[in-house]
Amino acid sequence: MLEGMARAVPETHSEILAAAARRFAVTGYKGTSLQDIARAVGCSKATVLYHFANKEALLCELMAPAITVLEALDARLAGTTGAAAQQIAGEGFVDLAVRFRREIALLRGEFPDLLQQPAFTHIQQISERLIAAFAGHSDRPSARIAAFVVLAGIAETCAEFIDIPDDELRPALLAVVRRALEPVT
Amino acid sequence: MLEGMARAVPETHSEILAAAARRFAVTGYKGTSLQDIARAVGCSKATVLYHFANKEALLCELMAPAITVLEALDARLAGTTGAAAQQIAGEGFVDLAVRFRREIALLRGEFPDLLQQPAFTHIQQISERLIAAFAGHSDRPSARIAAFVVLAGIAETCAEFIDIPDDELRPALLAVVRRALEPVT
DNA sequence: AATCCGTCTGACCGATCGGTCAGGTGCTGA
DNA sequence: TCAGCACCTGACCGATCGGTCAGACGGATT
Repeated sequence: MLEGMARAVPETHSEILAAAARRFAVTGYKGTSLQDIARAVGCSKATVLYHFANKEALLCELMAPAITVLEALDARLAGTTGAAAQQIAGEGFVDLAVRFRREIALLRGEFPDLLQQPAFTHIQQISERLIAAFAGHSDRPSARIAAFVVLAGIAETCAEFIDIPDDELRPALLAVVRRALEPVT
Repeated sequence: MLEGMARAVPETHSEILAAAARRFAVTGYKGTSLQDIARAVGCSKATVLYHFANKEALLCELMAPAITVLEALDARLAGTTGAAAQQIAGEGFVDLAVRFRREIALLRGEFPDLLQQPAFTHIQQISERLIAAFAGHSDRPSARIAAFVVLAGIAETCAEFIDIPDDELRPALLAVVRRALEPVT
């Protein structure tokens, strides 16, 4: 029962994770079958389900880092209002979106479905607080609409421009945020 | 063989179309089965497939009006450049997106898949020309990025704010467009 | 009365999905 | 040498998908 021994090549777990990330980013979550992932790894579908309890568990492990950063941003947002909230939300979300472009890409179009699932319900609440911050906590519908355009547009753009360098994408997005949002009155 | 006779209640066809539009807008194209549509209408799945050759034909008939308007916008765009192209594309696309909100909603997240399908390939080319127009035909990556954020953001927002009155949504979106796009140099 | 036709349906098909299970294989520590 | 364990697999399961098909039903034409 000695600890510290070098385990013999249990790299299959991470190989499955990497292959799943690649396939999800291309064909989406629903559009990718466990067979597809197994084929990409070169193992059987049963092996995928040996390493992960089910398909959703695979997705959760893939999204965990991004969700952690999102929750950190949400925490930093608490108690802020107006222009300050706009700036923190803008810079924070652009950073997050650029960094986790692949994770966003794999949620393409499956957001509505996935957010309903019990494992992701609190993400929806965070999203709503993020929208409010983008709008500078204004009640004007036009401010909320602008906030939604910017938020959804950034997410979609990061998923689309997957190969552009970070330091080219980030400043362009920040510039759009600064221009597009309604200034607080 | 006399013409002009009042046909006896062949309203099933349009009932199926309406029910499909409602279901697609909620659960998406892939996420809605022919069973779901049949249940919503109150007929059998076989009846749905009696009135429409297949599922894709149903989608095409649903999207036809929106695609016609999109092609008209594309035609108006031909030969324009710079600020003129930006303005025509901006106003034209906002009008289109607001008017056909439900059609956009039913494509939620299925754009990447559906655009590959032979029936919709030319839509992809129109989209690229629309992006170029939004960017004022500038080569700067930042202009193209801003264009994509605005285009995708508007589409997603129209799908989300499905119940807001047109004359509240449209001016708010136009304002975002005017603010967010890079001015042509 | 016989026929035709538009409309509609239940039963059925092959494919694919996520997931289960019993068992095989090879290393490890006793 | 042998038991135990991590890892892996083929075969299989029930459910659901889009789509097909032979036939039932009823009103209009002849």
